Amino acid sequence: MSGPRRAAKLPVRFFERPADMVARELVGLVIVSAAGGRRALGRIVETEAYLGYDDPASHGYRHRRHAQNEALYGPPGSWYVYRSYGVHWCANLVCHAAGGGSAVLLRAVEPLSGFDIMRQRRGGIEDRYLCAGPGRLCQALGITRAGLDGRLMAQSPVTVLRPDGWDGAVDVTPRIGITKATDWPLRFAAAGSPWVSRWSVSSPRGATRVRSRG
DNA sequence: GCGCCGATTGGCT
DNA sequence: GCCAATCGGCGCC
Repeated sequence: MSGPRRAAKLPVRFFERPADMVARELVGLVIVSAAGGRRALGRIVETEAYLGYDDPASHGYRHRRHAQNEALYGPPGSWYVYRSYGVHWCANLVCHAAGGGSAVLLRAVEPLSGFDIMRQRRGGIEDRYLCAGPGRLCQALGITRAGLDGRLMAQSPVTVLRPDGWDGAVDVTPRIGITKATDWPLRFAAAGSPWVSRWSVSSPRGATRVRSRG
């Protein structure tokens, strides 16, 4: 039940870049939640980039703005948490330029510690499904709008750290569950990870594999 | 004003 | 594989 040996905080400038670049580099990093006074920790294994006003699948498409997505236009490195299908919470990190409406959706996490609280929050489901999906990981980590939405990551109960010692390959595929821009290669997943939300994603050209860094 | 739909999930007609 | 849950935004009349 131990986390990474050493981990560094992410500077705000990490998020001051295009969402696809941020999304790719978030894979392999560690998310730490202290929400609800309980600690839970995991490795991010799947993300998706939403590019903002130019991206038909983005909540920020054509600068669309309303009460529920204000945080999407906040500063890079802040949380945008929205309700999906009126039921689930989904967590994004705002990136690129402030006001651009672009963000990275966290889609799956490999649980590392805090299994007790995660299992409790997820109703005793199999461990494989604890954080395998954007709504599931939010439930497991205790993420809701409260305390996160619109707040800088560093000033919230949930933060992302860069650990030493992870240099896995990352698969690039089309995004999941959307109806617009369905062929854009903006989903990033840790290659071979059993913790992602889906094992295979249909794509005309299939997944492209890249190195996460280096 | 009304009906439809979604960056999802879980249960089962 | 199909569908309900659940709700705010948006398209359309």
